[in-house]
Amino acid sequence: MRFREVIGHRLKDALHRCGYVTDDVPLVLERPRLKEHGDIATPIALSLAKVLKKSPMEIAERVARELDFAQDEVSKIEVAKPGYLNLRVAHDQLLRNVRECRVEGDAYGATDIGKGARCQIEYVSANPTGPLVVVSARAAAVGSVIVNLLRSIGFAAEGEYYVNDCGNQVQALGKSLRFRLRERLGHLGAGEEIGAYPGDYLKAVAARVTASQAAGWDADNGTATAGYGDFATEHLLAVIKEDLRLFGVKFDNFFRESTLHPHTVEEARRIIEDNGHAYSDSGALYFRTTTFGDEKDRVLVKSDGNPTYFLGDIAYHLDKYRRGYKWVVDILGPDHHGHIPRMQAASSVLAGDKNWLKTLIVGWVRLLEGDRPLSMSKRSGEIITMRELIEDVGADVAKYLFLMRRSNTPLDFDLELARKQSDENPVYYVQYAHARIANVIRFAKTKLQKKQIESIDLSRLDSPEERDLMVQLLFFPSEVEAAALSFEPHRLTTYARELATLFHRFYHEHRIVTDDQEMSNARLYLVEATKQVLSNVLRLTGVDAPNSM
RNA sequence: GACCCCGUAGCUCAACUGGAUAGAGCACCGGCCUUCUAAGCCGGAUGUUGCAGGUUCAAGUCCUGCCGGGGUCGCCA
Repeated sequence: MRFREVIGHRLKDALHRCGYVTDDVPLVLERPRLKEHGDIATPIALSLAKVLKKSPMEIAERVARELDFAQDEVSKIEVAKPGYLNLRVAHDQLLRNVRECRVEGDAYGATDIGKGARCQIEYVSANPTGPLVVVSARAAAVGSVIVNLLRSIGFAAEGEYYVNDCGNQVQALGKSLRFRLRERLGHLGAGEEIGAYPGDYLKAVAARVTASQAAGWDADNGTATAGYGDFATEHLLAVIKEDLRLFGVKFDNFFRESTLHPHTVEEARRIIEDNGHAYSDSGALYFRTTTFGDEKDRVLVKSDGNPTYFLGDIAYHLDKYRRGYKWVVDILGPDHHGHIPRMQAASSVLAGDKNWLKTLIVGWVRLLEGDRPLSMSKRSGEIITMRELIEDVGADVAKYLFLMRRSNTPLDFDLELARKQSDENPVYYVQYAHARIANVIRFAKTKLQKKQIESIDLSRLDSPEERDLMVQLLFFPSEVEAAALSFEPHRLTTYARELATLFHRFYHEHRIVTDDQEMSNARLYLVEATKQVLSNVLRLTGVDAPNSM
């Protein structure tokens, strides 16, 4: 059991012994901002004051008296000002935890609260009509870390990319590719237009089309674009996969929309109809999503008989539901927030619960070159692809900078700053701490006698800097849990920076390898635990933890 | 017009989801390397949390109304 849970249990027991019923009052545990307020605090007495009609101080005093901690768990219980209960973690508890970091190694921070439940995160899912751009990079960073986080708290989480490989846009893409091919061959007629996808990247695709392929596609009739469209889609999907690989993001599955047609799409339609949520109007079939809070009803089948994208998406979620996920997350681009109510309506009908589908919006990315914003319009030619971003600043830097901010807020990404390999760049601060420790360990090997780690005495690690560091290590698991459950990867980077700060401070204040073998071994032990946790946070964020810099 | 997101230090962002004196990084100024990595550490200034009300023991956080920025509102995908 994690330390935070221990605290929670002991508090609940104490509250129970006091006869306080706390079922509808959540037990909040927080890390106080000020050191004088201890290591962990709860305002529970303040929350209870109203219900119990007693003064918060009185409640807090009473609970404090009933609290039953072992000497080696909590060393001080304090009731403070308005009614806080402040706890100070015992030294022995901190030392035990430092050992735990080492013993558990890569698994330190992991829990099993997910109990193996299957869930799925769908992210990026950009149409294969061109290379991935910067917003997709942000989505890739955020989505992959959420998958990592959920796995580390015990969910069987899967990451999936939904590939829209059919529909009008494939036709349009085909038309543009046909233009590029005819351009290549010098067959362009006067007034012929490229259509929806004027980007240069289709030239590369056109270069791969052989004469016989083209002849086969054109044989249907002069305007058929299906062959071109499929060809372009496959090539661009391959490009996308390569972009993602370079970025270090791995999906468990690429799900193709085309596999849903026509069977699953039919079924999805029927489920909505059978549940009484569909009606016809002017030749089209509607889903009465307003029943579920949407602002207007949405078309499922157009009057020409073709399913809408929306119906396809419902079919996709029907498929997910049938795969048995306990819940799923859709990570959507900033221009898709309008889709949330209708997808929740679908979730309500398919799964009987609108919260089966959880959504998360990834905000816009604005690229800056120093102070100068880069124009993201396609016309300007300054549009930056994910590949260019990776080549420019590196995958680690890009990922880290994306992860530093809350994911739903708009983000300014300064390329000039990202490119700098200096202290201005926040990634290196954390990586440097890791590399620094690795170096100390190498140095220590040459100076210290080898010792069985179980026999190392840690009890002299009692300076303020050592204690602060150990407290930070202690709260790693609960930080992972909080980040995972709230889908907030940025908490990891915040935690990592704090941990790095505490380490650097400690390093500056105390020499690790000295003539005092006992003390050196103890400090080395602590520093190795710190290295382990730094490595664990960085692994969750998908960023490399270098051993030298 | 309707709906959604954002507004916090000069800049970029946090604030444990309603808790204590709103914190970091950058930039700026000053100090610290003959000993394990100075990509580091220490110190300094910076705030009416867009504005106005409201809810309560407690509001940057919740509710209402404004102001400013961005976005979405197809039988497109």
